[in-house]
Order: sequence, then C-alpha cells, then structure tokens
Amino acid sequence: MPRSKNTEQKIFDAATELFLENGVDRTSVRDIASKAKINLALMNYYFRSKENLFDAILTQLVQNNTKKLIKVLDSDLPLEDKIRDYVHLYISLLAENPLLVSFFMSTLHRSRDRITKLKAISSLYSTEKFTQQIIEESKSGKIRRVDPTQLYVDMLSLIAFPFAIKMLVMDKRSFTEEEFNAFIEERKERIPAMLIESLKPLP
Amino acid sequence: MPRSKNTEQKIFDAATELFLENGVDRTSVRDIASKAKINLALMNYYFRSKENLFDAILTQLVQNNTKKLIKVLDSDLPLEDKIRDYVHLYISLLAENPLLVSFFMSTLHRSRDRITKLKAISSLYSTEKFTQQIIEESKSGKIRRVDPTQLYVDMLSLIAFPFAIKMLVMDKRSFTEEEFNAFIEERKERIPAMLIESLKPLP
DNA sequence: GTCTATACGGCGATAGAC
DNA sequence: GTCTATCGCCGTATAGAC
Repeated sequence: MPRSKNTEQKIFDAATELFLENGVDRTSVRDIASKAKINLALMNYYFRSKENLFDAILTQLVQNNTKKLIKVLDSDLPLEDKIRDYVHLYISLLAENPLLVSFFMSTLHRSRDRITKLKAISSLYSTEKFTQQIIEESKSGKIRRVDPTQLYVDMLSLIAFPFAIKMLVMDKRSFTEEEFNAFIEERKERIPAMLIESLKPLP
Repeated sequence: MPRSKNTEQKIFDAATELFLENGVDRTSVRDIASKAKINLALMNYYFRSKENLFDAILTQLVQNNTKKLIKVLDSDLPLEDKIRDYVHLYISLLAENPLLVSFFMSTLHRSRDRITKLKAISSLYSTEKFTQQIIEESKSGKIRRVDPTQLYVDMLSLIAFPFAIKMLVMDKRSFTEEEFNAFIEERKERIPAMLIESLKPLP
C-alpha cells in the first residue's frame, strides 16, 4: 500500500519540475528521488529508466498544451481572428510556464533519439487547415500572396523566442519579473497586429 | 615541444565542435580528448577544467560574431537600411553555423553560473544607439510610435528562432538541407520588409 | 510497494614518470 | 609537454529483505 497518495505521481511531478528548471542532463535520478522524498529504487520501479521518465513527461507536457492550440488552428474562424486567438492563447500558455520553451528547444537539440522526441513535439503543430485557409484567402485576394510556412514560422518565432531569452531581456532592461510579464502581455496585441498588417493586400 | 602544430588549439577546436553538436552536458572530457587525438590529461594541462574550457569557447564564439553586428547597430545608417543590413548579416552568420542558436540558448538556460555566462552573451547586443535612433525618428514622426525593446526582440526572434526549430521545420515540411537554406535565405528580405512596414506612420 | 545495500561503469581531475 | 595510471565521486540500475 502506498505511503501517501501516489508515489508515481510524486516522482513524475518532481522530475517535471527539475527537468524544466535545470534541464534533463543536469538532473540526476538522485535529485529526483530526493525532491519527491522517495527512495532512489522506487524511480526505477515505476519508470524503468530516466530516459523513460523523460519520455513520459515530454508526452504529457505536449498533450497538455496541444489540444486547445490545435482546436484554434483547425477552427472555422476568419484568418485574422484565428491569428489573434492563437497568439493570445499560446502566449498565455507560455506565460504560465515560461520554462516550456527552453525545455522543448533543448529536447529538439539533443541528438540521440532525435526522431522519437521530434515526433512528440511535432504533434504540437497541425497546420494543414491553417495552410489551406491562407492559400484560399490569398487566391481570392483577401490577403497578400504569402508562403504559409513562412507566416507560421514568423508567428511561432514572435510568440516563443522571447521566453527563450527571458533572462537576457530581463538583464539588459533591468526588468523585474512583473515588468517582464507586462512586456510579454503587450505582445498579445502587438504580434497579431504586425502579422495582420503584413497580410493586408497591397494597393 | 609540441608534437604537432598546436595542441591547445586542437583541444579547443574539438571541444567547440562537440559542444555545438551535442551540448556541453552531453560532451565528456574523454570525448574531447579522443576527438582531438590527444591524451585526457592534456585537457587539464591547458585548461584547468571542462567548465573553464567552456568559458573560453563561449567567449570566443561571442567575440567572433559580435563585432560586425555591433558595428551595424552603432552605425549612422538610416533606420530602414540598418534593419536590412542587420537582418542580412545576422542570418548569414547563423546560416554558416546553424548550431550557434541552440548553443547560446542552452547556455542561457543552464542555471549554474547563469550570471557569468549571461554577461558574455549579453555583450552580443549593444542597442543603445539603435534605441536612441528609434526614439528620435519616432518623435519626429518619421516612424510610428514604438517600444524599441519590443521591436528589437521582434527582430531577434524572427532572425534566430527558425534555426532553433530547424529540425522541426525540416521534418514537418520534408525539407532537404538545401530547401531549408533557401527557406532561410528568403527571410533575409521577408523580415526587414515586415518590420519596416510595421513602422510606417499611420495615415 | 517500499526499503537498504551495493554493483558497475563513466565522469572530471590529478600525481608522477618521462 | 606528453603520457600512464589511478583516485574518488556520482549516476544508473538491480538484488533481495521486509
């Protein structure tokens, strides 16, 4: 019988926090056990290895954040509204957990098992409908002619990158945590405005 | 007397390559020695520790890429030209060494010694003149009213982030290496156009 | 399910011969 | 300057008692 509610969950939560904070490679299984206040051996009882635990956490983090985002991209909203909603939602998500960006990006960079991990993260982005919509509105002249991939990469870059260089921005501008959050909050309006303006048909 | 030209340089070069490719934490001093075809002990003879070697490499990578970029930012070019030149130069630089972005970002994310490493990377960006120029042109009505930090972060995001998600983009779009390079090359025109349009005074 | 105890290999780093 | 040899430590994983 379990000593407390759920040992597996305690391990999972502790590892998630440590992976996000310090990175997978700088987190030892002893760190995880210590933080979860369980014995080292239990980590291997529930998850067979650290890499296995990592996979489980990655999958869960992706799934937690995927559904709402894909729902927006696949919706029938007009393009402008879709961009606005997507940017708002994505930034809100990342603002709640600013370490996600670094975590995903370092995961992308680890060369072993790149393919497996890539597939997991890749599922974050299902852009078929979005792409189709851009092609249609572009043909009908509602928006400028544009490469959908370029537009989508622009959008992702403007959303995510500031979180990756958070410390740099805070240091350069002497921002407090609150000031950085305000800076990010501004971007919820700024980014859609910029993207939408770049799509307006030229006279 | 040295066996070959320069042992120190061989260690430095091998480590640089490995750090960029696999990350600092996934590179062991034995990997470095093996790649440099020198003995393990020599690494500690020339650089006192792995972390020391890392510092040296970080400093050098930053310095190699700093001067030209700062020169553009600090030049007397009109804002539009400055943005164009900066984006061109920065993308060209990263296209030559696409791993730089992941490397700098994982460096930013490592929590130990964050302050020291931050200062090194921070020196990449001296934006005083650029900021001043935006404030002036903004007051004189030549460009729209804009937060210089937001604009600069936009620019950096659009430049750098695509390299960080290179593998994701290539996988999603089934790009070859050449196709990805072409995709990036397009951005040399696309990004300045977008930024400059977002600065045009509103009627 | 949970614990103690431990095996095993790899790690960063150094002493000391040449 | 360069090598061999080795130290002590830590990370992963498992065996086996309870």
